Amino acid sequence: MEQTGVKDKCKHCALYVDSKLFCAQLAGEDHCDLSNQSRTLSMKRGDTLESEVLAHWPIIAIDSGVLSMQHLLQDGRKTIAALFMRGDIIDLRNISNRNRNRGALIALGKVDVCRLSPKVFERVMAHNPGAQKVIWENLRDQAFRAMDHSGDIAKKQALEKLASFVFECRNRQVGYGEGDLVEIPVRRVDLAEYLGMQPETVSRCFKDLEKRGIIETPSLSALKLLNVPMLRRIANGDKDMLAVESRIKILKIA
Amino acid sequence: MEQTGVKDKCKHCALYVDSKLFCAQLAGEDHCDLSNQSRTLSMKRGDTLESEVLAHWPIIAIDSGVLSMQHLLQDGRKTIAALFMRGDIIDLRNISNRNRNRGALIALGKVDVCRLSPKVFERVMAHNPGAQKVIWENLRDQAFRAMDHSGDIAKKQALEKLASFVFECRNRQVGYGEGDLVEIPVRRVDLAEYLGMQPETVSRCFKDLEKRGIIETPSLSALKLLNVPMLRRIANGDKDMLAVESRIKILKIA
DNA sequence: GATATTGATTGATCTCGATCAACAAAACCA
DNA sequence: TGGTTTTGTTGATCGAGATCAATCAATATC
Repeated sequence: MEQTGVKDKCKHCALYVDSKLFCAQLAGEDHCDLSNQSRTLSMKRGDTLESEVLAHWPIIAIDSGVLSMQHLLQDGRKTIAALFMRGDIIDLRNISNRNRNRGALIALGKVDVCRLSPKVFERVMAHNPGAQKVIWENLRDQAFRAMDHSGDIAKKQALEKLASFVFECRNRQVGYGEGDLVEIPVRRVDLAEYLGMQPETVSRCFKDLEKRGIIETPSLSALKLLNVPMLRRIANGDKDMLAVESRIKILKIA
Repeated sequence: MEQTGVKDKCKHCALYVDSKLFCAQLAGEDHCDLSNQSRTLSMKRGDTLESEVLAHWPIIAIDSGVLSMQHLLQDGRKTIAALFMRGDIIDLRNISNRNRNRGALIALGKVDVCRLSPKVFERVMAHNPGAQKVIWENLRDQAFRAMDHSGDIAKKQALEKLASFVFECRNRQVGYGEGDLVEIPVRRVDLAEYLGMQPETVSRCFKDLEKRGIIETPSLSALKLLNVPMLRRIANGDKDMLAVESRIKILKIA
């Protein structure tokens, strides 16, 4: 079983293995304690963390996979408001539903999470500065990321949004060196919901970027960047870049 | 001068006066220390917190007014990614510009802020659980608010966005009782930039809500709610509500 | 208090991306 | 492996909201 000992459960968990993440900050005793009092959970695409469960386990740490926060409108429209990945910690303590329809946490694929014991978490937070720092910076990242994302989807055109998203993926992936290979960890539909557009438009935009020789799409979940500077200019909303396509159109007509 | 003593500077500051906010958590000595080492600043519309200043004073607390985080695209399009108000604390420590174009902090009117001493702030965070809790929940609020906002602007129609914004204003205003008077603390242009739409559209939507008898607009900065449930249904994306207008159009034609 | 400047509103037109529909390709499952 | 379901792509049409332009109201400046 998963509760036999600290080692078994945590040995391969990113939060423990990666020195920059939360559990790696804990001293042996604290970690042992947290490990024993916490519960891992393996989710598959579509699984939801129900609010009854969250009431008892309001602190969720992501080991691997992508968890989404989804908002559902009355007529069925859905949006993904945020994506949580490896190392993110979601603290839903005292998030009553007074704040209207708090989004649901839904897995977008295979996701491994750990429901941290609020008691131990709180204790660690109180006396472990290293852990405090990690957790604080993680939350700050989440906040700024969400703000950036708001900015992205507010005024940008479809192509620009997609370009920004590619960079967001690149920034967040583990070996985020300046390599030109980017993993797209979500399905097209989810991507569309996250960017506030339709799957059809996503598809068209990828194709557009490919036609321009900016990217290559070896598979649905991977992407090769051929012209990073131009992709960046598009992401930053340089209209000259967008105009290229109309120029192509004009040439075709002529 | 503002540095003569703790009292003078902090006596009327929301962060100290309101028992739920940060400075109110501090013991006399801590507060005295923080007060002495921090610097207040009064901003007027358009004033920006320059990054050179932020490098030395990366922690900003809002006493009154509305501060915005703005993203600027290469071709001049602007978006407001987040609004900061009374009680919000913005921690920009170690936010290098590796994260591409971090938004600028720009005042949307008269804003009083306090640049907190990072040193004292850090010390307080380390040993004052009450202060820690306040600051943690504030950051969490900011994060979730930004996520909600993403959800709002991603898929909602103009009218729905505006309705959501009205509720956001109501939730954040100080005496947020169930009163039917809501203060709109930002100009129409800013509102448009925050919601990712054009000022013209904002104007049209307000007029639309008024025609339907859902709101009244006594002034540009205030708003009276006449039919809260219907406004809520619109905000939640109930298409039946939106259809009303087309029905009106049809009746006109007939 | 007169003028200048900025911000808000209204109307007319146009465009980007949504929507609808049909098809192709993965992924899933027995 | 083959059949079933889900997901992604392509094409055609349409509409919400952007954009452009003009006017009106409010605030600032001298």
